Amino acid sequence: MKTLRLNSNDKAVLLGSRFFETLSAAASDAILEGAVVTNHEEHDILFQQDEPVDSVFCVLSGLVRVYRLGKDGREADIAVFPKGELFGENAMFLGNRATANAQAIGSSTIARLDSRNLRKLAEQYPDIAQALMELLCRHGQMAEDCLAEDRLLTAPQRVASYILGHCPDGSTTFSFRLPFQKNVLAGKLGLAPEALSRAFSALRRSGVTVKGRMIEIHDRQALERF
Amino acid sequence: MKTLRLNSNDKAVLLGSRFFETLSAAASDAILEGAVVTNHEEHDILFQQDEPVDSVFCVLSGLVRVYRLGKDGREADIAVFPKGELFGENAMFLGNRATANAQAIGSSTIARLDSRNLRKLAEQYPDIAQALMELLCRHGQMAEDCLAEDRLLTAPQRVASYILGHCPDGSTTFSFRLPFQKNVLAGKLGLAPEALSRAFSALRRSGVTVKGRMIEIHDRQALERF
DNA sequence: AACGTGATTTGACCTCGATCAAACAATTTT
DNA sequence: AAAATTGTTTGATCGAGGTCAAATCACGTT
Repeated sequence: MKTLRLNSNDKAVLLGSRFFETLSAAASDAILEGAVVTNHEEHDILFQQDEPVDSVFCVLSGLVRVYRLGKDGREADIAVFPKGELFGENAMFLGNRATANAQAIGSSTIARLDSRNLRKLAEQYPDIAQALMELLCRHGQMAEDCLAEDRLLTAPQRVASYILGHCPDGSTTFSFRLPFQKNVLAGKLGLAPEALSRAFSALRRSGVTVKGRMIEIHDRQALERF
Repeated sequence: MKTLRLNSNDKAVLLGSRFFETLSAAASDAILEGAVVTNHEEHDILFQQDEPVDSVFCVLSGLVRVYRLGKDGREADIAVFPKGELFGENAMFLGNRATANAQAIGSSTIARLDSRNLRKLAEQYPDIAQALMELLCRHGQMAEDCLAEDRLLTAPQRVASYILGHCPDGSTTFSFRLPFQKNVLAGKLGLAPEALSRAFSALRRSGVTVKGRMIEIHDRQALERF
């Protein structure tokens, strides 16, 4: 695995990400100082539970799945990160040990930001500390949202909720393309692929059309009621 | 509802909590400046989803349950906080809006730390920012742990995992008292009370004895294998 | 266009945990 | 101590979703 320096496109993705949007150029440069990039094939493991990890990661292209392993080898997805998202920041606060596994979905480019450096900079620049707190908070919320949905909603309801999350507020009719295979969506929603498929077909009766990765909504209301 | 100043016992609980343990006396005092205390009866609501919240909370005595509401009125617990734990810090980073409900379990004493003040102090004292990051990280982890357990473990396995979490590493035999009603434990584990009861009786065959709130383990190994 | 591989759907079956009802136990109240 | 209230357990039933197998579908290759 070759590790490269950031090229200008990599840098643009990083600086365009939510994490960097509130940071001064000086703070951003200081963080990116010494950042490296690696390329990964589908299914490559980025880090594993309990392993030492001394970076915070950012998806520059592709997709990353973060998951835990059960005793029996089954996997539970914690989150899926698209291009422009930071992840793996938890290890930074827990003795540099990963608390989950991370795997590339499809071929992906990943940036690594040195976490020692980042921690030091957070003491110097209050903005960086603030950005880190917001990152941690968002990720915490994501997990809480998932937990609440798992406990409160049925499979079709979770799928409806996912779809609605991609549908702008005003429109009653809307269509979009899934950003990944149904496979991956199923994992993210805590479902077996078969259950996702059945959920889609249950939603068909409420005006949802699915063709390949294209999703069409004909009646937002009906979906919200579901 | 009367709001009081911190008395010396309140202050001791706060300063003894995990959040304050790494902070200088100056930083701690600055945070506690202007903190207030309220007393609550069983089932009192401390805050509700989407409501404005401008404090971070700390349990001084009693117990607090944080949960989300489903469309149908069902409730899903996100976390349960015992004496000495801070909670409700998420609102501070999300426009001062609560993303969940919080309710006293049994009569409880709650401290409120002004979040505007805390945010300002976090810019001044890197230690406070650091403590906040660790708090956010721990709470994020708690949610991720729950999510993974929900998705990977059966009810008896989740209960076994809960019990093992209270059992020191060395011992094969061990006993402890549940810190709350089974009722509450069931909610925390995402189970109906009946399912918790059945889980306990399934574990009886693996050397777990339950009498009221007392739990006895006779064979740690067996429990880990479960 | 015919193949081959992998993704998705469908069908059949089965397990886990929710729900409702009732029995039972442990409290608090009177 | 008896009564009343609240918490816990047990039984019976049911539905959601997992699993396995087979059928289809979708695509990139030849």
